[in-house]
Amino acid sequence: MADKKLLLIDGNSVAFRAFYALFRQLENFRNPEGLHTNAIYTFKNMLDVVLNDVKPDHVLVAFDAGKTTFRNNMYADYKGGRQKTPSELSEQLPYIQELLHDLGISTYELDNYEADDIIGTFATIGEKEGFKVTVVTGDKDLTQLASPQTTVMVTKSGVLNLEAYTPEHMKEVNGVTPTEFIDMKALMGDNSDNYPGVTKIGPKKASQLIQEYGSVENLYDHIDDMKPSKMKENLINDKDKALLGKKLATIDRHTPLTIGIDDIKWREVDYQKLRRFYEKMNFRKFLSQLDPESAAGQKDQPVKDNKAVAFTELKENDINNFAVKDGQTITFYLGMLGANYHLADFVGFAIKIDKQIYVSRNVDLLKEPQLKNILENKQITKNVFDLKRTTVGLNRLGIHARGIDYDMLLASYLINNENNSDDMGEICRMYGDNSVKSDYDVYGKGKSAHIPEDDQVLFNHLAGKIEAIENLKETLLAKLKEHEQDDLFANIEIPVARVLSVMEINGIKVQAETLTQLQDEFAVELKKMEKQIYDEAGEEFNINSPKQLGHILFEKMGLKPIKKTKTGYSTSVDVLNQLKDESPIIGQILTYRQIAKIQSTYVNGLLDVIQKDGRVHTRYLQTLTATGRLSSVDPNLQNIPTRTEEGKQIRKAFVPSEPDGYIFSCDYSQIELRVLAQVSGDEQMQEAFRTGYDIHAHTAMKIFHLKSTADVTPLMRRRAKAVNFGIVYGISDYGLSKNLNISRKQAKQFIDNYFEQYPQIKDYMNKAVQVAREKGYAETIMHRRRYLPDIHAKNFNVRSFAERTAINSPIQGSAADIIKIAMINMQKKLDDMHLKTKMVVQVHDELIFDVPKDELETIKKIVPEVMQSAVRLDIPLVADSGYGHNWFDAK
DNA sequence: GTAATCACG
DNA sequence: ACGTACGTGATTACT
Repeated sequence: MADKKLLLIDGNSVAFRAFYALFRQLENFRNPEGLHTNAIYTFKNMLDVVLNDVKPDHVLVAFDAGKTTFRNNMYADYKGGRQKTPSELSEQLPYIQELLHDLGISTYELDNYEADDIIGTFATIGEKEGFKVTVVTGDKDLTQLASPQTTVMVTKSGVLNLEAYTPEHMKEVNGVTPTEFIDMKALMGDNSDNYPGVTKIGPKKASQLIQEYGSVENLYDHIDDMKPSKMKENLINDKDKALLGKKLATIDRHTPLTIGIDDIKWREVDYQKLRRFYEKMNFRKFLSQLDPESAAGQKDQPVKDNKAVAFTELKENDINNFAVKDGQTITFYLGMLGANYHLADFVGFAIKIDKQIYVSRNVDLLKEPQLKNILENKQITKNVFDLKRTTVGLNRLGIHARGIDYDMLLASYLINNENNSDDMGEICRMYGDNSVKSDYDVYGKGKSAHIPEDDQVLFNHLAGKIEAIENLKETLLAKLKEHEQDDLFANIEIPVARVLSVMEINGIKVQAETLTQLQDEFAVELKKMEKQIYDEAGEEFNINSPKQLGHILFEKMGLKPIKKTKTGYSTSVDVLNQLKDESPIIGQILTYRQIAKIQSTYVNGLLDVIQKDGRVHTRYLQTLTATGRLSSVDPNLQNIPTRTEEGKQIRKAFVPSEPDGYIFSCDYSQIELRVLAQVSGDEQMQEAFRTGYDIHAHTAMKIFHLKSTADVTPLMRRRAKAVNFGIVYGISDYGLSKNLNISRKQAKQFIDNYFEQYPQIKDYMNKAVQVAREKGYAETIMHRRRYLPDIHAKNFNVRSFAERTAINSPIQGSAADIIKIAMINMQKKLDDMHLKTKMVVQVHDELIFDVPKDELETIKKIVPEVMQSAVRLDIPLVADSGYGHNWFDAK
């Protein structure tokens, strides 16, 4: 017979995790009385996962009783300095208990003890009585309970992702056994519980020492044998702290409980009460799981999905019956197999007119005048999922889509871009709608992807998408409104999607002959370098393999490995540059690498993607980045080389449509620093931009305390430039020192000077972090959001990263907002003036145009104007331009 | 499929 | 004291 199973949950820590897992949804999760419910909801979700996984016979959720426990008697500051539990969470705790009781689950708390101790004690009892014990917690402290009979599940990211600590896993992670973990903690202390441990001892050292000595006590018994060192001194000086730490870290496994194991059996679920509870909390998802069958005893009922949708297969004759009037709204979906919609096979389409959904595999039906007119009529508004994809796809059928004013994909991206999926099924599930399958479930993925033969399967999928677009529209629009993003949606993202469709359809002409010529030149150069490298190494090997290269350099030739990667020696540019003087092979490798990169990625890569029309048609991904920038794929036109002479040659292949035409390029000057000057309101920096100074020279003058920019040396300017960039990224002295190859101390001095000279920038940075902490997200000037759940992370690195992101995102994101506005205005201007000039490429702060000869003068005038006037700031926006008969010469 | 490297803003 | 710049995509090697 299988063992009886006991499940023990640390109520407070799991509730805490649950609260922060959905922190960004805090204000969306409220019941009609205004009670926050995010933690209750997530707690229940977590519970379902664990109950289903463990299927326990006995369950207990333990809570902390009050503020002080026996540990405070040993150490008054225990858990001191901890932030108070936010009221939005504490108000939910009683309801979590109520929910648990309705589910037939016991809860328990005991004065003077923590939930940990209750769990430790029950685990001890459970093990004695032959239970298989599972502990669930958000706190690693409890891993000391792991044993052959007890597994400790610790929440990893979010709450649904749990890491199972067995004694073996414990050993892998910490290098010690669960009981030794107590001693390890005694030495290293615990920041969150506010006790110190031994000075200068962190997890690494603590683990080593305990592995060597087995326990704190044994370590001190043998301390005299230890070699003299700073660490030994610290250990001796902080002996009291270590011994105290051990007491504090040890979970009391013999708490004087007032209940026994028989009191915590998992009882019957009280469905009546549970239903009332869900109604009170407005938990529709859980309510829908409570239909009569589930009341019959099934504890876990998966959410229903894939209801059949009513649809009609469209036949040619039906099309004549369509009568859609101006002002009406329809919903349309065009299915394609594969990501690249410039080339992908059509799967079919679905269209909803007057409450009737029509589907067909035959996209040629769309070309029939009746349907074509509907799709091209601007007065008939359309809901779609992915405007750009739909528009480009229809264009391949000779249909010029107009009137699309709602895009579910764009809406969901603006509302929350953490999960930047472009799969409709996944997006629906984020909003609790399980009715749409993922495309990869219907079509398969990779090579085996195909269109289902079964009409029912395909049509149901297509029609289901139509329903979902309509069903979620109201919800998504309401959220956009709530976020003050209706303007961003309707007046920036939707119009920019239309502009991008035009750009992608146009493409840019790439001359294959120019590339093949470069290919030959680079091939000769590569052969030459290859030979030199083999001679120097004394053998032939694959230079492109970091593993083989590392072997040659650091083992065979005995060079000093400066940096390591997870898998071996690092051979990155950084490292090689530092070794440059050691051997001529280093320079040869650097040259080889550089050319090889250009050859494979750009020469060969571009040749592969030139279409029959002699042009490349990139796809701009509009719903991918966390900051609101675009990205570009197939090919990526946003990273065409510019920094090296060889690389730059690639740009010669990018040419205008007409032989005597021009490539015209216009880029914003220092847009991110200008945005920084704007959002920080810093007087000094704003003044510099208003005066039209060279901003890096100005910064150099400021931080080096010079009287005039005339006194700035090139070195000073270079350093000031790096500081300016660093500021935008959320600077650290370490990062700057590495970038400039200067001491950390010197870097710190630069930064201190900077903040002294531009005090409001420092204020901005502090405020950005503070606001992100309060709201859970960072925001651009156009209300684009980036959620930063990690801003509350316990882990210093994770949290610091979120803090830098809070500083950087509004800057990078606002710059992205600005150029998007410029693009919309620019396309409108080109259309209004009936110009033949095409906007062809966007590279974050620059726009590239394909200009007929006789329009050059006009373009020279209007492009900078439009870009500079995209938004009105307290400081001027400046755009510089250049042109030539190819992209190389357009500088 | 992931890691390392390097191309861009 | 912690260990570090912010966004991206493509290619290659190798599991």
